[in-house]
Amino acid sequence: MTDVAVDPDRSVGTLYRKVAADLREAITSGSYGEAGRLPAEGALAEQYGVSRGTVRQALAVLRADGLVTSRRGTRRVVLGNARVQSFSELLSFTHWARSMGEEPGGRLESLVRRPADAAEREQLRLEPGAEVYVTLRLRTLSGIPVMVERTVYPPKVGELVAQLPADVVSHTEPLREHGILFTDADHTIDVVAANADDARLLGCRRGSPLLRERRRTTDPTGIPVEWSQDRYLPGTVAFSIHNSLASSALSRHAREGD
Amino acid sequence: MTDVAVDPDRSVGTLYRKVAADLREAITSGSYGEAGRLPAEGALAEQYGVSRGTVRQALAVLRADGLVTSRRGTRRVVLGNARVQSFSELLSFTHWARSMGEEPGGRLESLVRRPADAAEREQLRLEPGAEVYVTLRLRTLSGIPVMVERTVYPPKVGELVAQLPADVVSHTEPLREHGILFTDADHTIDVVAANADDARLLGCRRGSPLLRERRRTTDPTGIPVEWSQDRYLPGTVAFSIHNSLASSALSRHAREGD
DNA sequence: CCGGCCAAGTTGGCTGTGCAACTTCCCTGA
DNA sequence: TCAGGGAAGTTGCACAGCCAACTTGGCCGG
Repeated sequence: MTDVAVDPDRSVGTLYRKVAADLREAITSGSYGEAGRLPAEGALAEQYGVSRGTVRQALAVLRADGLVTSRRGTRRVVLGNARVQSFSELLSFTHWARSMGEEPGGRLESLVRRPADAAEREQLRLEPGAEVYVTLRLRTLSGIPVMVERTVYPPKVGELVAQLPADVVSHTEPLREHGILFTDADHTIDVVAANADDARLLGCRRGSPLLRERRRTTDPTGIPVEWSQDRYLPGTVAFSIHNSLASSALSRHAREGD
Repeated sequence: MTDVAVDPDRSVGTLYRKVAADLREAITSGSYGEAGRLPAEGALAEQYGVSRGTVRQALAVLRADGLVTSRRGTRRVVLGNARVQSFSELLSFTHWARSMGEEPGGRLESLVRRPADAAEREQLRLEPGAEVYVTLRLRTLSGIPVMVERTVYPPKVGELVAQLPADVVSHTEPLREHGILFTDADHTIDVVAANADDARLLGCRRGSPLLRERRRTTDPTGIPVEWSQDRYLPGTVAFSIHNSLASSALSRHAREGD
């Protein structure tokens, strides 16, 4: 219990994560060059004193992150210095801002408890008649507004959120301490026009375009714990995704309904 | 050689892909129910007559697609009926449109060959003085314009593109037949204002918002083969991504520069 | 000089084994 | 009735080995 998790990769006691972390650092620091070739799996296995299977597991992580290619018959090639964020940096505005060295801020505009509508029951997998907690927050970077966040929580989670002080910055952290875990998320990204609330909070005109990210998050057991809709001012953020023939979790949809 | 590749998953002759395809179908058809629990790895292994390792490999595919959870100590749980698209559906507007049953169209507005600027050399990893081929295309769904596509090709690829007839619908298909393969892509999604060309082609006002997807694609050897910038009319498309604590290839960036 | 063949190197795929970590559920005892 | 302990079940992690498929580069012959 003495050492705190500074580098989540390396601190976790599994071999393949340590190897992956070490290789990632070697790659991003340029040890193998841009478009350079990695040592063979066997060589790496000997170098790290692990089995080839473990090396392969580590390399699978890097491949999924888009750092290296992988094809039969030839050595792996360095693709780029892709800086992939951890899952928590993606889910938590606070984590994300801090990891960039920016000062995150937030203000809770409203928190209401009301019956869930059909869409919310669908997303959060609730039975008819269930209630939800809905929050509206303005989020700032170094004091300037960048995003409006509307989040719908199921009762179990909402009760905890409602008890948090209104000026708390991060919500995922206290939730985690209460045993609410976030492990899987589905994101949908598109453009939407600002409504009256958006315009007032963000200081833009009504109808002006915002980058919208809708996100449904579930816990390890597959139970939805959050359904959120974030609206960013244009020019403040962009979303990056890597995918490959081997694995792709990205998809492009025709927009239908809302 | 008799059976043609209808289902890419099942036709490929590897065991774990076949198992993955079979499980995917069972899940999406609801055999295990929403939020239902999958059989144990050992049971699946026996059922399919393969080793547990192969089953695990298959399940890793489904987990990456966001279909099932995965944690130590308990059975896997069905997450949702996530319909993940194949890589080619993501890269090729034509493939994507056809997979939705829509009729894709396109018009080549311009094709020029000129020296690459600094950003293009950076993206396509070209040496100073290299030339590139730049295309501007209007893409339509069932006749109505939805997207403007600006693509920059390195010389090797551009020469092939330049020889294609101007009215060809798909470009990835003929390129593949010439040995140009697409295997990895980095996507960045944000909002941008329409310039004069965008407005004229898409029939919107200058300055009105467009959903922009920038994409750099590389071949199996890691060599960039395409750098494209697609601008969609709002309301026509949305992008979906799944990620989890186990693997995330998504990231959120502060926008800097262009 | 060029083309094709061949051997060496390398990754993909599959099996089998063993153990550790964790969850779930039942049963016991207070 | 409820809390706690423990056993069974399940997945994660690691090792070792074997073969197939594929790429690369060099050698040889024309």
